[in-house]
Amino acid sequence: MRLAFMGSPAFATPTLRALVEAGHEIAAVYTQPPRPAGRGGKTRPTAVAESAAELELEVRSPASLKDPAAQAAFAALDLDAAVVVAYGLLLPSVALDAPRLGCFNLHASLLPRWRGAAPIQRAVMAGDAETGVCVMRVTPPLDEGPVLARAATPIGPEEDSGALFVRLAAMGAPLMVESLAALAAGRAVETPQPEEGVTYAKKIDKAEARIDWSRPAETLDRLIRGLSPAPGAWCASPDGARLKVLAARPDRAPSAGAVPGSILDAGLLIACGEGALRLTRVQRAGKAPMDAEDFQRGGGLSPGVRLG
RNA sequence: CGCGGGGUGGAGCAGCCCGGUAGCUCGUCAGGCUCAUAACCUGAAGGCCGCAGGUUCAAAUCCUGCCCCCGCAC
Repeated sequence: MRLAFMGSPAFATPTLRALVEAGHEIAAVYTQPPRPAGRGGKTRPTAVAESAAELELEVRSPASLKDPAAQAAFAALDLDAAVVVAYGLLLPSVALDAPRLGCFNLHASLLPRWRGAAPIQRAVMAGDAETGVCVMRVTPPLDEGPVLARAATPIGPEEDSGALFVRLAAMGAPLMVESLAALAAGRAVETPQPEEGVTYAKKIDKAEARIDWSRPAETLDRLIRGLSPAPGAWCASPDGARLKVLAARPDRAPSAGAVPGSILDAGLLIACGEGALRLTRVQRAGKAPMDAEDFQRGGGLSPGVRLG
């Protein structure tokens, strides 16, 4: 098929590559324009832009598809379909109608659960037992289109969002390829999403990433795994510096009477509102992430002091 | 030119302000001790102190430029 691929972050690149390998013609790759962002105000191409360059595909980075000129250019591609994976820009209905078969999105959740921006993190933070990916037709209301294919996977008890990202991206790529094959053959089945079980995966708010030690260890464990490796849950070290917690393990150690946030032993066992949490991987401001043992060897924190 | 931290044997750090012997906690290797051990004891290997210049009798340390990593903000 003659396709356009629209995506931005690393989650989208396996699908782009799979489409190329499957022999589809990629007429153009749409990705978010590099904006002055990050340290020093430098700009950086998106992961999709880099992959597209390697694959020698044409890259387009319109600031918006609401622009008539951009819409005309999109329509002029004369596409069979467009594949959208974490593009980050809204597609107006004019654009949705341009490709012959329509536009299809890979979404990282078991719809209708976790429609929206941060489905993977939300699933982990909520303690879901499983999650997955869906291929759906893109419709004007966000993430509400009928589903063509889905695949589920359990969320491991110690799994973080980073690991899930990789697995779901890998699961999604072949699912999209199969869905396109079904569409081409006219045997695709589009199942409307059920009205029940709808939840929304709101963007991660900065304030959410701060660890409140008065909450239960189990809750904090999910928070930490959901936000790892990025943006990372964090707390304040006694000297005021920010300390990110990238991995931790709930511990049965009794922390009754201990002030939440106080350090219970030399192995970074932290008292929580309920139970305790053993930090296993941390990162302090300005330093690289490291295992708790290394952190402790280089100074670290002593039992008795308290995290904020 | 957004703000800031950092680059020192394999890991994590100290030393830098106030130039003068390469330090600490581990790891690795060898030997010892032990019924036994991620235990303990003894010993050893392993560094051009990010790169390039400069100042100096002497630079990890002071000065200049560059490279790389990271936190915040965006």
